[in-house]
Amino acid sequence: MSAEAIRQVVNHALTGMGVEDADVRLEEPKDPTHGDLATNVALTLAKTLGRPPREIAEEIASRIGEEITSGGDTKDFGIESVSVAGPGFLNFKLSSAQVASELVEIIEADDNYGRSDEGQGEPIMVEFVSANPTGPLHLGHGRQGAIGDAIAGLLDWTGWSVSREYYYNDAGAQIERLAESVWSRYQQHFGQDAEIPEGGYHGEYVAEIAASLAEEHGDRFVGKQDGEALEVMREAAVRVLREEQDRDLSEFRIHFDVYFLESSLYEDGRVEATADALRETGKVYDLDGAVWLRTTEYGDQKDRVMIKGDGSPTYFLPDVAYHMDKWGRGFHHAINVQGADHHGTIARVQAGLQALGLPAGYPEYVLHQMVRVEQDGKEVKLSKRAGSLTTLRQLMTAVGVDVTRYFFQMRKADGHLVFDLGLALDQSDKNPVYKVQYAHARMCSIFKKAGLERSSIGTEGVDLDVLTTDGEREVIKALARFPDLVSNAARLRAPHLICDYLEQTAGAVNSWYHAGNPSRNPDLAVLVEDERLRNARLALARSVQIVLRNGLAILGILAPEQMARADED
RNA sequence: GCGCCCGUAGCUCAGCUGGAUAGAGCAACGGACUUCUAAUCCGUAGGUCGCAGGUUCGAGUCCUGCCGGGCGCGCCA
Repeated sequence: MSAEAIRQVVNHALTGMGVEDADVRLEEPKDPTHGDLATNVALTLAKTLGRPPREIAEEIASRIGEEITSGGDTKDFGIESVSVAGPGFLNFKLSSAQVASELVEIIEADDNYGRSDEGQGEPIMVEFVSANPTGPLHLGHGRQGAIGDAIAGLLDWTGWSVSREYYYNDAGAQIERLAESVWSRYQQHFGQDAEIPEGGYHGEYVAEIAASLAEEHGDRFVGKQDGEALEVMREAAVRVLREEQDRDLSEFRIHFDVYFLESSLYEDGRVEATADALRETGKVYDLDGAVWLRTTEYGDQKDRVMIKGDGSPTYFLPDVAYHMDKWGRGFHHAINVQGADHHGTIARVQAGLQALGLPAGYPEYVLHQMVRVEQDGKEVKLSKRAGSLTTLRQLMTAVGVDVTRYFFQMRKADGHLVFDLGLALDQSDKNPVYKVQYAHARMCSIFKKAGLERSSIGTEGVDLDVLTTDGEREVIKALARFPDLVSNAARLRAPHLICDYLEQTAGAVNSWYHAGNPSRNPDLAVLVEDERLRNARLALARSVQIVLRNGLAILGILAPEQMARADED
């Protein structure tokens, strides 16, 4: 790309001024009248050179200007002009041909455009959702799923070898409460008096599971809360709820590589082994009948109990065992996506792992805030009644998978998400998802009208330098920003940046497209008579289609070739 | 009380490792459009970036303190 070339040109000029290896940073000015690329080297060098920044900038500009007019190599870099502005910025304006040359790269790379190899194929695990199988997935799980899956997508696009993992907390106290809750409903089914236990589950699904057990087993567990009865209840409840969650996730287009069962850590003795390993570190002590780990030595706010007075482990111990297992499987990079309400657990888990020799800061956490659904500015109450919105399934059914995913991804994970139901249901391009999808579909429709297979549209023999209108330039520059943006979003674990980019780009595309409305400005349409223009614009349309599709792919959202209109009534 | 996160336009939010006049969408206001290329398009206005200091050529961005909101601080997960 031209940025590297300009960097060389600037460095060359600086060498002539006695400055070697300056750190020349180029960025795209926000204001297009400032040119296509700009650098602030003159400002950063002002101190070391002991000269005013503007003076330095002037000298650099005139040295580069001389090269351009003397017809040296610089001419080939596509620099049309250099100017000094503001406190000492150097602004470069590129030739149309130079700007448009990005289209060659886009079309050539096609569905790889935007990929990079920063991860160098190293394994990385993204753990997300990880809901307990104690009920249906709700909106918070949905947000976590959409964010986690998009982060995994970003890592994949930046060259990591990504594994998506789901950790089922299918052991421990919550599952016992679930089994007891089913047991109570089962008793009630047979007209017995039974209360849902403290901390139990009141959802309708519990009664449904109980009813199906009653059908299968008859009344043989009535009045009997023994090990066998609870085991049957537990097994049935977990199985049913897992199936339901899997079905929801699959419909939500989320697929995990590994489902890890907490219970397996108990079964093969790794919880016990982890406790032993921690004891050997000497950071463990007994107090009040419990076993504690000195997590404060690793920055936790207080020491934590790892084995309770009754001899059973707290959740903390299997958590440490689980992450030791991740590390042992070769995942030296791991990201856990979690609700912000669990942030208190991070320090202790990391401390436990550090005690066992893992590096500080392992694993990495991405926390997300809760979801609030609003319509017409008022909160939609998440009641349990039918037809209301409390589960992921209900929301997906109401507004569709693409809209649900996108809305969950479009805000940075930190900070609450206001899910505007009215906007989500809007099918015009006020709805950001449709805005982007429309832009994509419009490009496809152009190809169809031209009678061209989109893969046949290329840049060979096409004069891209005829793409000179402001609208065209703006779109091309937006497209060229995509690869850097993907790297950036991946590094920051921030899918919302992709959403933001897609909306901006789609906006530029839509207005470019609308400007060429045949009834207004037929000259600006893509499919004009002039073959040179038409081919160049087709290449641009094809590039737009590629970039939008790739961006949506990262987010796990469809890029439709045409929009299906939902019937009004 | 301690810890983490958040505070940017009326609303919902962007703002990459500090850079030029702080951006977008919705809402508002003003025009245009009558079947075309896809459920309209173009434009205008809108701001003490919570407050106060500090760091420096330069701060929405970094540091400190305060104010406001959320979450966490179990031998619950």
